[in-house]
Amino acid sequence: MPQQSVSSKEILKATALFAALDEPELNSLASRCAIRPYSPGEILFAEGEPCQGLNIVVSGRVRVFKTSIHGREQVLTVEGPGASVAELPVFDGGDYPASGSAIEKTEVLFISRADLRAICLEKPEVSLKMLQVVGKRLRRLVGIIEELSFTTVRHRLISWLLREASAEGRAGDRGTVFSLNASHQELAAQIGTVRELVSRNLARLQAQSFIEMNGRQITVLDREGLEADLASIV
Amino acid sequence: MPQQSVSSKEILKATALFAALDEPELNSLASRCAIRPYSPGEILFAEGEPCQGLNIVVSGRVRVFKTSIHGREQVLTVEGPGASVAELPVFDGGDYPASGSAIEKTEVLFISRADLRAICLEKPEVSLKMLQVVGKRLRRLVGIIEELSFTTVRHRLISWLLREASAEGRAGDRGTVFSLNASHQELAAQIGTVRELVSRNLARLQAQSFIEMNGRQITVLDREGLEADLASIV
DNA sequence: CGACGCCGGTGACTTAAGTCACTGCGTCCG
DNA sequence: CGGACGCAGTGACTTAAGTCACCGGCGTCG
Repeated sequence: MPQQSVSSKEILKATALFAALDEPELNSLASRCAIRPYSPGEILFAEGEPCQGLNIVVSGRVRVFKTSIHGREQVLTVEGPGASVAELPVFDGGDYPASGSAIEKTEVLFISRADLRAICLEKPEVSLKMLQVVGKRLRRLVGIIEELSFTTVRHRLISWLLREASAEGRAGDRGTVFSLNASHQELAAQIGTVRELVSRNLARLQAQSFIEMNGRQITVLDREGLEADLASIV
Repeated sequence: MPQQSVSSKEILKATALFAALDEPELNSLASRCAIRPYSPGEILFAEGEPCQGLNIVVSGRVRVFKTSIHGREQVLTVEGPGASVAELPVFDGGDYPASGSAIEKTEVLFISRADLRAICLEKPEVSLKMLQVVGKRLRRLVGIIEELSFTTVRHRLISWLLREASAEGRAGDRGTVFSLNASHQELAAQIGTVRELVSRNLARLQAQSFIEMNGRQITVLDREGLEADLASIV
């Protein structure tokens, strides 16, 4: 128990959300929250369930997604260490609007609704920080809506590639190189389409010499070309 | 000036957001916020502009929307009296992610970022309320994403009709009756498509005897049928 | 009054998106 | 070792979505 409390505290301290708390407050909060481990693919919470509390990703990655009746999925966000997941229903008291699952082996810090509300009332700075975090999330959702409403699968795929390249890519001799760490199926869920279209569009981008694929390795050969494509096709 | 302050105070009092404030606080806030009038179609704020503060709708209606390069619009939300508009960028400091315009003749109460932050720090309850409001907004956006990603225009149109009927409809002798207070163009923007498809799908629903149209009057003849349609087609 | 602009309706067409079915390739495991 | 399974590639097809063009109606305003 003492060991877990200590490590929980360290994590809380490193989370932007609770930067405003002082030592005793951190201790008190840490003693009341639990670390939960999840295996790849395991569900943290499911759409429609009543919300219990806030999750903070310690290690691994969590994806939040909606599922259609036909089994198609739309990913809303993927969160890594330090990020919080499912902040919103904590405050409006409703059910989870989407499901969350672990992508990899993941550890999550869980804070109950009641504890969180208490902290927010005591420390208004925490609320403001929370509003800031939720604001970011709203922006992302609006971005998804914009893409779904106005653009094509090709466009979304290109955006995804460029985003990934600038986030994960290393400079190679022929362009930016990065490794595809998601299946076509997963990529499809993230950009809101189906596996086949991802496969076809990737093939087409390669045929047009915009990118090159070697297994899970992707090289962006012509970044300007891709960006120009975005601007023209939209 | 005194007159305006008084009316501002009354409005603030009636807004859920500020229910926790006491008399002197309301007075102080009211004295610092301005009422702004807008004509139909007038822009309150535009996408990409830096955010100045929070708007609260006093009378009329405000619509928040994204615009594509081709001029197509996607409505994110329509807010009536008592609702706040554009809360989010106030807290994360970024630009407006979408534009807002008045649908009708509209009056809006404007509170500056600085004033709002001050209130939130003083009165933690206001922050919590704010989080609750933002939570609702997030839910709506997730709902839009779900519909755009998983469903057809027909589906979205039916959902819209059913929503409108249950919100605005009066029981008639042959079904629920309500008046279409938006042009096909506007309806298209709200469900994420184009004018022609709205027109065609409405005509088809009428041909299938699900609804009946007489000018701007719409009668839902077969609510169960429409709901069944939603369930089966999706 | 006539012109213009906005709105709604529709036919004909193009194309993006999605579905179905089948193939081939690895790898993991019994 | 061989089968099962998950992942990827692709051809053929269907259909929803969107585009273009044109029509007619109705109101407003010069």
